[in-house]
Amino acid sequence: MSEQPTDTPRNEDFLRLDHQICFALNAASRAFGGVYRVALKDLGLTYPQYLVMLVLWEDGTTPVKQLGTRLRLDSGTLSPLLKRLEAAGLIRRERSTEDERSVHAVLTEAGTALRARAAEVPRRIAAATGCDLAEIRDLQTRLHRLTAALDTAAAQV
Amino acid sequence: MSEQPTDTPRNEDFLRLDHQICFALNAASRAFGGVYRVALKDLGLTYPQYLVMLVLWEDGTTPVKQLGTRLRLDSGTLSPLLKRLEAAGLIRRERSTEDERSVHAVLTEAGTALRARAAEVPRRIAAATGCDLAEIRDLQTRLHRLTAALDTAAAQV
DNA sequence: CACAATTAAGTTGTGCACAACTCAATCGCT
DNA sequence: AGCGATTGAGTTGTGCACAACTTAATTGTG
Repeated sequence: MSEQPTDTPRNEDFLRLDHQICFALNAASRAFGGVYRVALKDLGLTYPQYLVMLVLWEDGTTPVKQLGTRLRLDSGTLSPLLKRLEAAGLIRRERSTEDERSVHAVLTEAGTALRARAAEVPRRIAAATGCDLAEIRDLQTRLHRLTAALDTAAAQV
Repeated sequence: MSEQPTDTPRNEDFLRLDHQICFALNAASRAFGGVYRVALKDLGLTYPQYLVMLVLWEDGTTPVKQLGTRLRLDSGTLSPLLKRLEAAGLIRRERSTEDERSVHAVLTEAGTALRARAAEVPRRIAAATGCDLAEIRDLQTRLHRLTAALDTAAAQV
């Protein structure tokens, strides 16, 4: 009978907003959005666009499919986003010659050059969190575990 | 591209995708979205709509302004969302008599009744996370601290 | 009292997230 | 080889997030 020592595990209690982990997560994610919006304004990037650029700077030319895997996004989100990056002159989209279904995102000169200007962004963000590196790393580990668990659960439905 | 001479901490390292706490957070938040989408489908609610209902079930009739404070959302998000909840017959919007600028969200019969059916949602979500209560609570504390720090930093810009 | 400043909702426009769908290229199997 | 199934992008439609703006009600101050 001592499964949940101090908590009354009634459904009622679980419905309280401030008990919802998802809300804390969602709020934190949007708070990050606000800080990034400021930090990325000079670069002319939104936060999801910045994520795509991170992958390209790190891995170079990348198929859309792989961007999706890496960023957990589907073509419905990526297609228009990549068009905007292309319109901004940061990438080109090139259809693969080996597999004509596949499209590769390729950095342009301007896209490659932007990396230098983006270099200071992470430090500014880190400063805004007010957390030390260990705290951040720990949080990341927990979040990865959580995401994996949630994806598994969703897939089982 | 061969201009990294030292092994001292470089901005370069901070640019790696898997070092970005914001990405882990964003991914976890969207993973939650997927699980909620399934759990809330029967209720005909989206996740943000569910959050509004949580506040109303907890606090009763609530001004739009206060919903915004509670959920960290502005009128640009809430106005159309509340219209959809009203169209679904779950709430009414009533202009305050004391202050005619203010609009209150009021639960209808159907909106109140929905609470019983929502009662099992949190348990299903908790199960999907695979975390115990202590882990969740700890994560929440960290996220609140993080959100507060980010909001402060954003306000200072 | 008068009236400028503030406040609460709502509107408009842009971009992201995702479901559901189409279409063409490729794969797998007989 | 033939052909149905699968795969990768893209499109369409809905809803959320948020900036920038409008409108109307209220407040504060001279």
